[in-house]
Amino acid sequence: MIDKIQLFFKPEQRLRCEADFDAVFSEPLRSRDQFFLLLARNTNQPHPRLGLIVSKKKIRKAVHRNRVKRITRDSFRLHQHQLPVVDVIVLAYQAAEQAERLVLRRSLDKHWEKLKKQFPTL
RNA sequence: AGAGUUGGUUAAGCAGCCGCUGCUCACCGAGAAUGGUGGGUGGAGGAAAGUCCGGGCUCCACAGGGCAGGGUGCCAGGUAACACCUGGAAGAUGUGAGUCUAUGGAAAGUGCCACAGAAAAUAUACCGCUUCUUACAUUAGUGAGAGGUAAGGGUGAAAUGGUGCGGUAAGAGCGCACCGCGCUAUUGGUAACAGUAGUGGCAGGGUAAACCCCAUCCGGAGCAAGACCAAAUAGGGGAACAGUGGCUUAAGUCACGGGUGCUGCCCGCACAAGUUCCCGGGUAGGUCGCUUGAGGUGUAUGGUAACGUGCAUCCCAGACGAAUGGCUGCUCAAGACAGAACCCGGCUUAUCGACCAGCUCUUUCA
RNA sequence: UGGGGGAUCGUCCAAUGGCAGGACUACGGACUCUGACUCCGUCAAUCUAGGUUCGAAUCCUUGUCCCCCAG
Repeated sequence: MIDKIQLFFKPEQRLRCEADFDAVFSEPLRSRDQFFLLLARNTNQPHPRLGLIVSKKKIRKAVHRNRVKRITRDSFRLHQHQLPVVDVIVLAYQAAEQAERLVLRRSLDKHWEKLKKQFPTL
């Protein structure tokens, strides 16, 4: 199985300005568990985009914040072509600070599946 | 061998695949900025942390000096500077190697010292000790008065130099010896300080991380500093033009009309607008500041050391919704604390371990 | 990221370096036929770790947490 799809994660695949975030926050579809809360909304961009919110109050140490963001970003990168074209915001909860890496990845896999069901036609 | 102490180094490693990011090269496209693809190369720490000090840098203020406020505080040196470091002194502690110390001034002044105690700072006197006079009494002694003393006294964190001998009515640095303390001289040392000699006869408690005094240092703010480019909207300033007709080559001048609101229209009234262009400030956004620096490594040399100097060599993160990760396999001691955001020098705090070097103590063997 | 302020009973506030106090709450009692109000009493705290001092909530140092400001 040769994977010819390029699994990049470029700056234009990220949510960067406040207007983009506000647009998702206005009328999102939610998906949550103990580690993450995902907000998703349709977009007119050619590809899905990801925004991260990992607050200092939820996860105190900078090392752990970076770890959660890296895991989330990499999972998004690997799943981007199976996703519908949506803007997604991932909020991390306090339980993600001490969770194992594999546990976080399985949790994100479930979230991506759920998004596919919620946006079936796209 | 065990126990300890001081200083230093390191902060799991290897391979494959998929990614992120700075620089650079090649190709494609293009007027250019730049964009895309591919290759090469670099990519978190000893504390990056806390923001506790010091400096660079930037802007503001500023003739000079002082006050206020704040920091530092044994001595000398190092340094861009420091509250840091090095060496030394003194004191404390440990068998020792070592470790720790905000370690100037209390006869410049002010304040405070609860409770207890006679008394907490003024040469004071509660209980005592003791002399004289007097009353009582056989004496011992007791009471009163006038003195002399500070040896002893429960207390307290702290009590008016300590011990011994002499001395005395009782006592007392009252005298003497030793110790402590102060002063003077001298020797060593840059100095802090130490030694020696002489002398004074005790000067008078503690507290300066209480005010304070003395010496010395400090202008304020911080890269969200600051500089540049610069939409849309609102608003500021300036200029030009308003439509028609007459005179006039034209400019100009005269007459009429003209915008908005009050009413859909007219009259009337009120307001001074309208269009275009330019200028300045400046928001969103973007660019710079942004990493070559009190830099690293090696070597020589001066210095006890911190550190300095010379030469050679290297370029070693620079993001901005924010880069070091994910998957797989292997090895072992099974991986701690923890993530750059303008930069640097320190301090403090967190930390599984591993290794190296110096030194000390105890035991045993030679 | 930078700058500033704070932490005292369960809550809100006091406290010249000398026994940590008040109000509300909680609990117990009194008053009342009962409850409320009122009165009396009890319990309950100096963010952490060091240092200075005879003695620290207070002075100094360190760490933790909370709040505010700068887009």
